[in-house]
Amino acid sequence: MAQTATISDKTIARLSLYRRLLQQRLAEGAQNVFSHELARMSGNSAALVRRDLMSVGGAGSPTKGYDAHGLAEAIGVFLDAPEGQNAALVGIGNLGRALLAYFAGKRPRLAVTAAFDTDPRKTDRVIHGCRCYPLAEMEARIAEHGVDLAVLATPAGPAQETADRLVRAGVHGILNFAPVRLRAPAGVYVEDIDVAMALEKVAFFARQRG
Amino acid sequence: MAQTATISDKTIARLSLYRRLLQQRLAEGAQNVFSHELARMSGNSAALVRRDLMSVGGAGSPTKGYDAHGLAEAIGVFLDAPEGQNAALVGIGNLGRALLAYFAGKRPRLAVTAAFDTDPRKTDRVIHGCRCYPLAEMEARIAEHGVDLAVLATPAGPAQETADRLVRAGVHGILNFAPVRLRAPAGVYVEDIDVAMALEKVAFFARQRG
DNA sequence: TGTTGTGAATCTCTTCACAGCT
DNA sequence: AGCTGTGAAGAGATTCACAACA
Repeated sequence: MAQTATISDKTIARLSLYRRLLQQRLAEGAQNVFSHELARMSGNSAALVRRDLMSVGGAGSPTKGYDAHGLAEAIGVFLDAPEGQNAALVGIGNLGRALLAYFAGKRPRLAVTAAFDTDPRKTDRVIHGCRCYPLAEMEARIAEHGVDLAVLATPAGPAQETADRLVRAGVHGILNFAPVRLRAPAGVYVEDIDVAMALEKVAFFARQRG
Repeated sequence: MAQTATISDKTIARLSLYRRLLQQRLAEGAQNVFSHELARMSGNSAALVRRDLMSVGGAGSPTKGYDAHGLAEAIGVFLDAPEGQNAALVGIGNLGRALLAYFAGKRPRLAVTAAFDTDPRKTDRVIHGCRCYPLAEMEARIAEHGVDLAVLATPAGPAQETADRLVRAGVHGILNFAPVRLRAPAGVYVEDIDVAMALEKVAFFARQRG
């Protein structure tokens, strides 16, 4: 962690995307990749791809482009916690279950290891490798699992209260799917995914050409 | 549709958010609202809120602020299609069902009216007011329902192919939840919601203070 | 020749600051 | 006294353009 040259929010997101594209590419048997290829695959410009890769000290060759495996590795060194990170999920509804399926076994260094719900019919079992507990045990289980971040998939009503509990329990980041703007202290990173908003945005721009 | 002064992507998203906050506010019995209140509720600055509201010709009063009902109405005039818009959902898995519950009956002018899946056990029924059809009927039902935009909640594999079919069927906007970068012609607006990417972003920033 | 790495230019979005209004 | 509407400044992100290189 030498030079964290205040790397941008958006660059982090794109690096994550590039890594996934590189893995796809590796699975297809490719050895190396050019910035313009990553650009086409990701929907960005080649210049932007190259600038993003500078953040991870991307050493590409003018003739060969970037070594796909080495680059994916370098992005991992940059993005992932060496010791790994555990996440919790709150709200085991349809969305919660979809998210568990989504995250299961994707990244060795980032796993959703504990899920919580108030409904006893949804707890005390394992879904996609994730243990489900009663919400009442949240604080204890978060400590037990060493959870560092959480995915909030509750209804809007209890979202803020739940977020407060998560923060008090020691969580430093929240991915929020509840249609509510969360208030959190400065030391906690909150990312809102607002599907209703997103749908309205698509509807608006879809309309812009009858 | 007189002066569409090329209004920004982000402003559209925030307008949608402001409307929801205004409705919340109205439900609490408030008559008017100040820019700094919307700012606090939305997590933006007051100046940004005022600038966004200029897009909808927001006429606020220096003493009373904005009329909450009138402003919500004005945003609706701006965002919503007067004749309404219908959306389709493809992929009736956990995520798809969660999204149906999410969108059901929220906006009178924007409804998900048709859902599709290849699995016959999931079709020929009604979920949250939305009819579910076999995927084979997609083109016909999209025409029948006058669908203008679609929510893509399939696995990654068939996502691009499904998007192509949607576009050929006349869809102008796609909200994509599959972890794939969609390629679409210029006339189609695509919004990607990449949950894996979002989780990695939160994990990264959560780590930034041990 | 075709690509990387990167300074400089450009474009876009946000905030500042204040005149005008009630 | 306090707020809105907005021109102008500022910050940030992206693209341009080209030197260096294999």
